[in-house]
Amino acid sequence: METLIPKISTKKTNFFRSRKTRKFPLLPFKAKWQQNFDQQQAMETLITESTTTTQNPNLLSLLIDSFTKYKCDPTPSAYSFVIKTLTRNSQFDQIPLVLNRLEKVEKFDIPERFFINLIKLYGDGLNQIENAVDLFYRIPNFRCVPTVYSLNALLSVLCKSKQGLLMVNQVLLKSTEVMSIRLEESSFFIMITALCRIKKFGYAIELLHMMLAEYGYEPDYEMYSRIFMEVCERGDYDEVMGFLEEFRKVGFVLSGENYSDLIRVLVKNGKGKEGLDMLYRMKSDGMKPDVVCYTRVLEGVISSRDFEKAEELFDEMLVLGVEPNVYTFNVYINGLCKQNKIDEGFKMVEYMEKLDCKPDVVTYNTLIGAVCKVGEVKRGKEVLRMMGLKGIGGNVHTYRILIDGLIGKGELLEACGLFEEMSVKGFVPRSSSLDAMIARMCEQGLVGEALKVLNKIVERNVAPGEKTWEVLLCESKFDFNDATRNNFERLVGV
DNA sequence: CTAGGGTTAG
Repeated sequence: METLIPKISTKKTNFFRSRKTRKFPLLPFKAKWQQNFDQQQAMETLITESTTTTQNPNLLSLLIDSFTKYKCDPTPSAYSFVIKTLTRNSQFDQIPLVLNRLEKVEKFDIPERFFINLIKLYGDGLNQIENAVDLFYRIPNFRCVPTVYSLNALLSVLCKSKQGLLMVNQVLLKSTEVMSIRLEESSFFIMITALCRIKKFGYAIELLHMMLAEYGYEPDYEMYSRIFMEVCERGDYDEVMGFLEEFRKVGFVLSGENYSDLIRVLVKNGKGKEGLDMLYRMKSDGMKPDVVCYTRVLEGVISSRDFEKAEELFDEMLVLGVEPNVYTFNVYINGLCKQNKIDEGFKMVEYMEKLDCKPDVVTYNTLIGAVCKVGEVKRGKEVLRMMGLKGIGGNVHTYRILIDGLIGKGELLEACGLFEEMSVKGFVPRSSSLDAMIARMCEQGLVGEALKVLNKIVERNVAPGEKTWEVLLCESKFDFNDATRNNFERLVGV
């Protein structure tokens, strides 16, 4: 019975027995084990020493000391620990010493990952681009074969600054010619993306060409789309159209997002007609433009004053089941107002409410602007009151539009009242808007009122405009009180 | 994974 029980009695007896009855010497095995054990001890010593000794210890010495103490060789992980700790403690000046020892003294291979992290540290963290490049070139000295991964890491560092960009060429050359690293699509993607980010589209496009011509890599849609989006983001019409041509020449079809970006650029550059054409083209490419596309194009045709097309587009949306939203309605109402179809505009508001598409400040500002333009400021004020009832407050623009309308009609006291109201709400008008008001008030002898307004804007650190200064200088009637004078002096910086 | 974008204004 007892003999069947596995020999797991006590460790001590087992240990001694196995020692005595062992047939083959286990020395090499044991040595390895012992070495691991020593290294572990050394590592522990290093870790405790590094945390207990004074600030900014010399970690390399600690490493060397710990491992000599246990008579074993330092391990790669010990070096990793040292680098990590140095980084965390910002003791960057010690890193080169560690590298030198790794290069000249140690014999073990170093994984590429180690260099990739350091390249990123040098480039992105410390902004020491030359060091990043030098380290990259030095990788083979560390018994490590650099691959495209470290090259990619270096490239993304270099592409982030002008100084780095200047070195890209040299790095590419050396890594291909001397280090025999072959660029991959990923390398191009990194460079192209980085270049787009810093708006160097010319270089990005050049790389796109180089990829195909010199490396035989077909740039994929992703690359083109990336550049296209960025080019659109900048919004330069010629640049966008130039790249669009290329985009299409290679045979790629624009995505819905590409079209949307493109249309935005066209509309912003006053090309309403082209925007509309793009919408057609989008549809013929089998895509259904969404509300945003329609709204953008609608804006485009309206600013080109093609109101017929605007009507058509709006109808088309409804027919195709693209539900207009506040933005769409606002643009559309703006179009109606441009045609002086103000009442139709107001009818649209009712229609919106029926569709449960709540009009917003923009909707009302558009209409208020329209009625003020035809001199019906009272109606505008009425709209403002209505807005309030519906829970939509006016904003700076609302008040400015109304005040300008009132000034235009010479109703200065009323303008003053509105100014008061907007001030209470915390809206600070721009000085140019008030300039006219103050000047006109002085003209009409409302000097006291003008002064009140003036004082209020100066209180809010808005410097009076040119006209106001002019009036101030001419008007000897002005009787400043102390508060006003103080505020003025503060503003003018006396 | 479906988010957000897009609107008025001298």
